[in-house]
Amino acid sequence: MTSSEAGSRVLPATPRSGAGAGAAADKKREAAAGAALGAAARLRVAVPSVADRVAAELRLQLAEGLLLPGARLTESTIAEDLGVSRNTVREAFAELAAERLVVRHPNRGVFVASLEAGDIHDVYAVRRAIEVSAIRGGGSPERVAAVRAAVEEGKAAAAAGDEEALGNANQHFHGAIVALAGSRRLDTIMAQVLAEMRLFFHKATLDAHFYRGWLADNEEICAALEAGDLNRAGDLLLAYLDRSEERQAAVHGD
Amino acid sequence: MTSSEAGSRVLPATPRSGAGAGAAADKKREAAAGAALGAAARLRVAVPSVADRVAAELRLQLAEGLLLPGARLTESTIAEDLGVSRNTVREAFAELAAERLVVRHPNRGVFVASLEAGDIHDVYAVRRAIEVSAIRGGGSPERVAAVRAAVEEGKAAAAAGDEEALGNANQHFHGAIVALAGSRRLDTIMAQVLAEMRLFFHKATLDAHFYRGWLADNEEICAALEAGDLNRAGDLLLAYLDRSEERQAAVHGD
DNA sequence: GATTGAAGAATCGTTGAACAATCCGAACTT
DNA sequence: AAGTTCGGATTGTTCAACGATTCTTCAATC
Repeated sequence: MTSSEAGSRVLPATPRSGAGAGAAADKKREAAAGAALGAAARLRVAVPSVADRVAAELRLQLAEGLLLPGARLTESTIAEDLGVSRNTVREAFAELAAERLVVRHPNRGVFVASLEAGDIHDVYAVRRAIEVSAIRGGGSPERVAAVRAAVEEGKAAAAAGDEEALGNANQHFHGAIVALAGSRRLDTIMAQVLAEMRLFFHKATLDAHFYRGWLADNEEICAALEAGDLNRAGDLLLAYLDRSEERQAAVHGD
Repeated sequence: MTSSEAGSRVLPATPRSGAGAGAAADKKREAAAGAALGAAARLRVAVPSVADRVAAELRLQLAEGLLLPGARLTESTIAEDLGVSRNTVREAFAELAAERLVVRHPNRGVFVASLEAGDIHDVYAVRRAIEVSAIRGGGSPERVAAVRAAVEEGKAAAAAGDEEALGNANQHFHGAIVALAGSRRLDTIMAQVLAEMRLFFHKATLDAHFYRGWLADNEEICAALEAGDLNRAGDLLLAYLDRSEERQAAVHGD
């Protein structure tokens, strides 16, 4: 289950000089750089470092479920697969470890993080704090509109029966709620938490009913928000998060 | 202003084998490992890696104000000063960058982070979200007692006229409030935010009046918490944070 | 005099190789 | 079957090297 089976891709972006540089196929998909929400928010059009690109690649594989929780990531294997040096991979690991996507076991290696029963409550504690606070603070019309857009995105996905799009829409919804606060730090914290949960969800694959519930909740919450009834919106969101946590705990928990 | 002037110390903990290993004075102060709140929370008595120790050392110098915001941290200099390799320093930087204590400017180096006007609001947004949520959720008697302890610690420090202790007490107070929620993640987020603010406060050095206000607020908040009036405690805390932010914004100006 | 441009120095980014420390599993003993 | 020893695999850390960038300096040009 190491990454050698799943990922034999090559890194995007321009190669520098590199000596042997194993695989040389450099497909240009630099455009993906725009989606960097959790990235280091670098000024201008700075080229992301190789380490950053490695981290991004791994993050992607993590999100896609190619790397399952508990899987081991061997430095040398990944270094070879991606055509970079071990040191660089190591730096990428540091980045991912800071985001809690992987855990380092000293002298044993890094493993894809896996949420324990206790972590569920923990993650939801963060979400409750951040999301409820954000929605209670309200936000500019544009930001509220972004929340609405996410709700509609979810409905459309549901109508189309696209499960993956539905999941994404839900994440957009909650991300948009946090964005109401207009805080870079809250945004990145939320992005990290969502990334953690995404990792987690791959196991307890989600059924259709799951989503139906979300949709109704999201609609109701969004409506309250639009109506300016922030307290009600906050209460609804809080209730939703409690229920969601409960369900997660039931599916996974002890 | 580089670190070479201020920090010519040596790293704590046991040396391994290291070839040339410049300075060989290995003072044993391993006991300091217990204070690692923001650390990676490693199981058992695992020896922190060298990179971790470098990061800890830098974190310390940052907290002590030896490294002022905007100061440049040169890899090779620090590597020499601390008697470790450049690569290791680099890994430590990654850790600190993830905590926002330093910023990386590609191809230019890493610099001690400095909060801009916008960051003030940002940081307080995080604090509002986390602290208020935590206090509204209440906590076990032991945790409430911890909050009380922090309040008393502050009073004692004030009586003794120890400014530094006063500042620490205040941080303990707010840390204890977050700890009410019993969430590892919230604790580390809070620890990071406080570390960021500590960095910042070194500039706008704090006068006595500053603290007096805190003390009264803390007492009142704690009292409400102990009385079980969580809503009131939350409101008070929120008001305090708003005032605090305002003051900070004024001192530091936009 | 101010702008432009071309060396030059200082660092960073990344690599490759090396070796001790550590962990894991398997063969081997008792 | 339980305990011990041994070897292999991988991590932790260091060192040395080199291209790539950025900053600085300084001279040449308009």
